[in-house]
Amino acid sequence: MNSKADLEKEVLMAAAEYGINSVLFRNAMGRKLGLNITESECLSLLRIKGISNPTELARYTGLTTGATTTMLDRLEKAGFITRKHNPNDRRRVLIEINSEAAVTSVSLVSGVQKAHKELIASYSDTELEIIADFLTRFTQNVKEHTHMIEQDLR
Amino acid sequence: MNSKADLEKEVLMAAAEYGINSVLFRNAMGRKLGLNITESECLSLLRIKGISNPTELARYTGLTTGATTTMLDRLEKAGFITRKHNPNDRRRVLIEINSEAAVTSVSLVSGVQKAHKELIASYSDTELEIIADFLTRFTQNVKEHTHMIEQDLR
DNA sequence: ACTCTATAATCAAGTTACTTGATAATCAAG
DNA sequence: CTTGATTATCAAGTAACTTGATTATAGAGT
Repeated sequence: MNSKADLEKEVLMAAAEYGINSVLFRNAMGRKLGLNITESECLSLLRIKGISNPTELARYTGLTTGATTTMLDRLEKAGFITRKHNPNDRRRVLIEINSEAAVTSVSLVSGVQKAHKELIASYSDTELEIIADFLTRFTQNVKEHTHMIEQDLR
Repeated sequence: MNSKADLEKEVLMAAAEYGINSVLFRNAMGRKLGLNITESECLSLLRIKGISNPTELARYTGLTTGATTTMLDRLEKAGFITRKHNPNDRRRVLIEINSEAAVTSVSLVSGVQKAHKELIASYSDTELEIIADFLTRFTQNVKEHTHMIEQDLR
């Protein structure tokens, strides 16, 4: 018999657990590919977004832009990414994840992605709507508070 | 009008978005507290678990145990954590997050925690059960595949 | 068209944090 | 009570990061 309060706690804990295990997964994969933590984080973002740029990656990894440049040098040399010119703004650089690298790392990711897809497919439309709504709102909270902290930093 | 396939994709994307924004939040908070990335990650785990040990923190941060020792030295010196002896095993050390440090960092976290709790409270029991179930199973996928990758590393 | 300011990425020098391998202490099994 | 495994630490060498300057480009205002 679960009270509402118990359920609420359970959801909060489950969300935290997910965060913890995402980090552990990223670490395991990074170690497998011979990458350090920041390189792993960088590729994590690129695997989701496909394409990015040094500024965004600096923000995501928490590095300075200087450190990001040398990190991207390493990833480029190792064949994980490619730098391309941004045709709309010649100051900017586009960072693409290489398809071969994507294949290697995605082959590690594909297993869990497949499992996720199967899990999701097992829910009804109504349930999926509830889940999507929750995740979106939950993420929105995180976004807003990140913004507040960053504002406060200036 | 959303097809089931669209909904499934939406959930998958929303989960990824949550992961991305958790990282950005952690970075913002770390910068606010004058911590580097690994120190921030360490405190993130301690804020959830309250108490841990060097081995677990090494795994979580992706550091070697050597690097973990010096990182904990820094966090201890800065007053964020305390080392205590494990009474059950004298080789082991317990790492506790300091209440003052918890207060400082929790005051940053408390805002988003409060928002999360309010959000969660706005759902019905039935909805919360669906959400908790989904998050737990989703996390289980991640755990299993982390384990597979780690097995494969030996 | 032409400054001026802002932004993007890079680079070079100095600093910090990490890895590796060794060591000490303790535990648990035989 | 010996042996092998585990936990944390330490010391030396290496790798990655920060800071501040530099180059190139963009966009706004005159």
